[in-house]
Amino acid sequence: METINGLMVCSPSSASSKQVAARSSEEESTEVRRGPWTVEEDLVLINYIENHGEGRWNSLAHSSGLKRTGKSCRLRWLNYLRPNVRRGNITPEEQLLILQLHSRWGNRWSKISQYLPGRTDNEIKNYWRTRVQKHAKQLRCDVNSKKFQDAMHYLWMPRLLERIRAASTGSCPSLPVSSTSSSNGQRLVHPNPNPSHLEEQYSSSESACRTMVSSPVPVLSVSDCYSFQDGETNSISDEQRAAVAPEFDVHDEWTHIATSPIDANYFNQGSVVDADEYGSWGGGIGGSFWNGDDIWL
DNA sequence: AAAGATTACAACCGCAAGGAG
DNA sequence: TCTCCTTGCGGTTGTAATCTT
Repeated sequence: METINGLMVCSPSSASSKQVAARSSEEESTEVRRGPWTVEEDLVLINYIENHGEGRWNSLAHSSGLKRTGKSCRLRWLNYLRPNVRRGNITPEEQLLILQLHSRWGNRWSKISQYLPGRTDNEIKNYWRTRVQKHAKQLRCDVNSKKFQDAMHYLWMPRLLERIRAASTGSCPSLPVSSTSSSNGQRLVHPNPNPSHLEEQYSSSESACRTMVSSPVPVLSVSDCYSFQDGETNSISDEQRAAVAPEFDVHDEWTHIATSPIDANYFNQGSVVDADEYGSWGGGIGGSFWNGDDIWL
């Protein structure tokens, strides 16, 4: 491995025989640049795709003169250079979608990304690994554990919904069933207008906040998420909360979260998490885990 | 201000599926 | 049917930027 212009350049002679064997023939004839793309390389790729279209990445890499693999060109284009790629902070709506979709499909990032136009599977994957898994680690549990799922469904999602609601006009954002909107006004439209694979529903009795329903996209309505088995919203009194989590101050942020309707439901339906454990989530992680912006992952 | 730790994200790797010949 | 090639996906790594001490 040698370095040219600050980039790692790998030639067949410097790689192991196993590596060379694994590589496609396109890489064997010439040295291949690796590492960060330069502006010049980006321009070459963009210009080439503008003139010839995307696809056939190996021949593109060769014909364009880029000393990159087809794979690398494809990745650079799809994850960075392609028009309409959205960058920047993941909005609360997007966070909620990701949580919902991941609970449904697991690590199928490409599928999840189809519901977040402009977001790449790589970006969603990175978001999950760096933010969500970090919090699971702080909770000392696995992201697939019930504890973490409960935290997600009964605390994070309602909190996200609260924030979405707060960002709206102040009323419950009754979003369209077939599409919804991100904070920047971009419509989030399912790629398939009538996907049969989404016809099954989450059971409302299983979780009040699993809002994936028969609509093409998850319904991001506060009323959906806050509805109860009896169809009414509810709230938990200070006395009730004190009975299950007496260690929390009524006025702190954590308690505010705990008193949201969805949490009341959580307690009312026979909590899977006892008061001690519940308390440890909020207070046991430096007290900041659920506070302020950190709640938004 | 400096060093170390942490975070965020771009990029790479291996594998599998699917298509063409 | 088989082989080769391309493409796409998910896991992992490297590193620049940022934060903390």
